[in-house]
Amino acid sequence: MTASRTARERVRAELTREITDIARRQLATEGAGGLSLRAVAREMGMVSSAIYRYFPSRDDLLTTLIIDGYNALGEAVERAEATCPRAAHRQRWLTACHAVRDWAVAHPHEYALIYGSPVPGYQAPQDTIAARVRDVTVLGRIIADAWRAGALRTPETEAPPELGPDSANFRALMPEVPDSVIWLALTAWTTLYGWVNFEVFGQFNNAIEDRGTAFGHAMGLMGDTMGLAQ
Amino acid sequence: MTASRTARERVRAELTREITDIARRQLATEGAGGLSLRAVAREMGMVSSAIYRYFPSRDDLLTTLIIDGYNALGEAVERAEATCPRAAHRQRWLTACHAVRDWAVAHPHEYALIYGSPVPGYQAPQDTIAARVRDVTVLGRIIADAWRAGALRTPETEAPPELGPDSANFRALMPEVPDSVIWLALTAWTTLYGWVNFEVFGQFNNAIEDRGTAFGHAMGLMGDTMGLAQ
DNA sequence: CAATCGTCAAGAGCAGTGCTCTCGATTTTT
DNA sequence: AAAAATCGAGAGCACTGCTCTTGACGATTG
Repeated sequence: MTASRTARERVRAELTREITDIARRQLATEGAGGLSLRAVAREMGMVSSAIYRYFPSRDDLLTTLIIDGYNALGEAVERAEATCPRAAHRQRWLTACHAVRDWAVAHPHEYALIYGSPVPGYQAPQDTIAARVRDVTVLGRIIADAWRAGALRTPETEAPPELGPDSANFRALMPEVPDSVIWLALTAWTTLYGWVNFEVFGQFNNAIEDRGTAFGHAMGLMGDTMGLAQ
Repeated sequence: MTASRTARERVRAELTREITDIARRQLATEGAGGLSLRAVAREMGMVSSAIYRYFPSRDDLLTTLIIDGYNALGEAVERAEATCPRAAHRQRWLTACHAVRDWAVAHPHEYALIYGSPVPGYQAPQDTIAARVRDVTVLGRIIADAWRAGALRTPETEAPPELGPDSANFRALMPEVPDSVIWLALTAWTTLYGWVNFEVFGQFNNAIEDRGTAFGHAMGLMGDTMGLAQ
């Protein structure tokens, strides 16, 4: 059923794909704000108004790119982590971290789109939430597995009881894990993306050169903090 | 010498200030991408081209706003931290962290300007680097003071020797502090801004409600990791 | 098979943007 | 008082997202 619909539908799907491809290339060179429907149309040899047959607005095109970005990042993390032995929790953590960083460095503008400052005037629709949790799902599973295997330590500081309801929001990601460990994991998660933000957004320029090594060391420190045993 | 120059220079200084004020207000409501020279001019009752007498381009206006933002954030952190007893290193750390977060939450668009994804096509000039280190200077001083006072522990994991040159870049901020502690402090610093990024950019929506408590707990955990005693 | 209906690209046009240039008027300097 | 520097206004250029209309093509049904 996927092979042949009418010729019209096939060319429509093809053109839609071509638009997103060109838009993604433009995004990579110009950034989100520089994404221009007219430029996409120009590159396709179409007139600008024709694009609106395929995407009702610039924001809709952006939304597609955002969802694609979430999926690309999530898939990269999933694939990388899948190569690790299940019991090697620390290796899984470090591998997943590096996968996030590698993808972000390779696709800085797409990363900025999904983890950077929100595009002004653009409100991400609900369609994105399904794709946007793929990466954190992997990270959560690593923590949950490590906890079950007794490969995590309990932090000395208990989580404040007021955070109980918020802790519950993450229990789906990390079942059976106690609150104190959840918040430590969230802190490590924050460190991961904080670092990648800093690196991708240029905050490390003229400050840190050997960024791969530094990143690995920092993620290792957070692994130590969680007591993540090999 | 500052009171009276020519009348022309005084009105010029006043108009320049009025432009930046209006631009800052517009930035707060519309975001960086929505900052429009024509709208500023309109609000001032001027014609758009007249703005260019004061700022040669939109990017130059943005640059002043960025420098102002760095200074405002830096000053907020400095003032908050200055109220703490010098010997209360942990309190100083937590206070400084909260100052960063409070300022960012109160001025989300200005924060996005200085710590978010870079504005497309805009390259921050060298003028900004003087103001942009004020906040991290405070944080570095806290770490350095704590280390001198013996209020920090040395992490079990040594920093990789390849990071020696990069460590040296931070020695000005944290003199006498050994490399392993420097990288732990940098990790904590990353956690701080990673968290604020997540919160300001909406990543915690529908996930964490009691964000002040959660933030304080996370920063406390990083204090624990550094062994930051009372 | 032929007529109709839906889809499509094209073009003109609107309101907005950053930015440049010229032209008088005003103010400062000589 | 004359010369020079500065300034606001206006027109205009190239660009943007987006809308509406027009005419042609393809698919579907009578």
